[in-house]
Amino acid sequence: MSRQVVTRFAPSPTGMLHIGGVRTALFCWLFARKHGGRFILRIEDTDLSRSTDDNIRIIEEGMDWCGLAWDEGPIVGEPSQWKGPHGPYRQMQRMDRYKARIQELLDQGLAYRCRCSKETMEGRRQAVETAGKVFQYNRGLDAGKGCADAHHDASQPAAIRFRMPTGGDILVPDLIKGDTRFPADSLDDWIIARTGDGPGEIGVPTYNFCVVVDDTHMQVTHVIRGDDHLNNTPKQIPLFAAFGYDLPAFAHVPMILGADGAKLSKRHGATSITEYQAMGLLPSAVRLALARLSWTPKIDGKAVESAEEELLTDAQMIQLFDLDDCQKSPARFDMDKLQWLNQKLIQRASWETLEPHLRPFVPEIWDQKPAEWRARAIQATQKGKSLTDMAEALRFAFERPAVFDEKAAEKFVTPAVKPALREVRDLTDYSHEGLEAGFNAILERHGLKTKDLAQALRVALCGKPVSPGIYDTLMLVGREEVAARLDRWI
RNA sequence: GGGGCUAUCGUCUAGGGGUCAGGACACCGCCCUUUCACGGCGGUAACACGGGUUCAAAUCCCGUUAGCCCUACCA
Repeated sequence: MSRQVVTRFAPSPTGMLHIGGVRTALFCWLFARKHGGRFILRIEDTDLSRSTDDNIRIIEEGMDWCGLAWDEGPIVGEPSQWKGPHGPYRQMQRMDRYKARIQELLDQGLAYRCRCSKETMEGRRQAVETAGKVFQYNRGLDAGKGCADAHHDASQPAAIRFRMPTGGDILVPDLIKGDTRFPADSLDDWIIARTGDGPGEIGVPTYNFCVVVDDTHMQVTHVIRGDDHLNNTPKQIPLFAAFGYDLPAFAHVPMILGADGAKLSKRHGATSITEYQAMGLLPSAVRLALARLSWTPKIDGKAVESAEEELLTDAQMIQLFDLDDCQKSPARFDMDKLQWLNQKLIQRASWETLEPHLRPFVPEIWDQKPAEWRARAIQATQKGKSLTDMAEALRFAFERPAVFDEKAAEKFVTPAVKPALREVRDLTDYSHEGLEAGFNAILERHGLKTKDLAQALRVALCGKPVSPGIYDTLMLVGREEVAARLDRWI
């Protein structure tokens, strides 16, 4: 019987929640959901100088907005609480466990204390590098200078190094990249714990060490992470063995690049998930767009073949998700595709599901409008590319135009249509049918085309010749307000 | 420098010895239309380079080039 699938997303709270991180989290989440497993959120905050509680909060809220719920992990806003049987889920709160494991390794001779100071290390490193070689601790040109076999002066604070194998290859089996081999001799005895505060004390353990302790303790079966970690894996693998654990499955997902092919950074525009939220994107669209980078869903073995098939629901993504269908190469982030997806998802959503997402972008008075009005407002603008577009298209419904498009006014609000405008002002039946009937009657009386009156009304009511369908526009503004806005023109 | 990963339209990708190299986004054109959009139809556009293997290479092998990652008492 195979174990229940367990995946984890393990970000460092050193800044905003990066879109690349969200994608990795999404893959972990999809995989866990697909296999009926658990998804863990673990905070890797051992870099004391850069980690903050605020950043942890940002990660939690970003994940939450994205709909990536974790089964185990921190509880939002409660730094000392967590859910799940293997907590705490913040590494700085797991120090006792790390130190115990380090002590075991020390006792077994699998790790040793290193009291080489930063200064002497720097000198040795330079000596090797000026000779044109790679610096490896206690190996190559540095051989014999390490602390591995020297007598340790216990009165001095020391860092702790893990004994790495020499000779042969370290095999990293990877579900995406395939088997990858690293020559053991290209690695060295790396530091698993920083220099402690006092004699004999164990300092804060390092990333590669904590990861292994946590992944084993939390029973992670599938380590799905960015492929920048592929090179770290051969360091971690001997550690799993030292602890006596089987290897989890590894899957290193390719990076997300900016539109120019360079690493995604600030100058490419939005990198933080919060910015995508502010742009008026639906979390479902962000999920789909991110998932489709480096993953091609296959239906019955065939890749999606139409625009219709591109628009996967979460349920479909979960059902279809397969690491076998993931790309090995990095993908560039395509804002156009995201916006298209967003537009399509907005189009096919019901007004009720859209409303909570739209609410942050519209004036507070929204909540006082009747349901019928809100439904009409959303349905009339559901063709926009984003929620912000929708909100913008709805401005006329909340406020009188501050400025008027002069050219449009001149072109459309002609002396010939003003009498018609006056009749529109006096219309009383504001049902769709009533408006249509009244409208057409007016057109006929004045010998006007739909376009003539509709455009004149748009300018008069909205300040510009662009608005939703003319009956919707009238209904959203409302009879009294229509009359008030029209007075100015007749 | 060493080690590792990667390479099909502008972008995301399908294909993996014989295809007119397929789709989606973007772009362009036409149609629809009360504005803006939506929608419908159509079009332009790609196998990084060089060697092999083979009757046949985008596909297999070897190089080259380019990009990225690791090479920290960062994660």
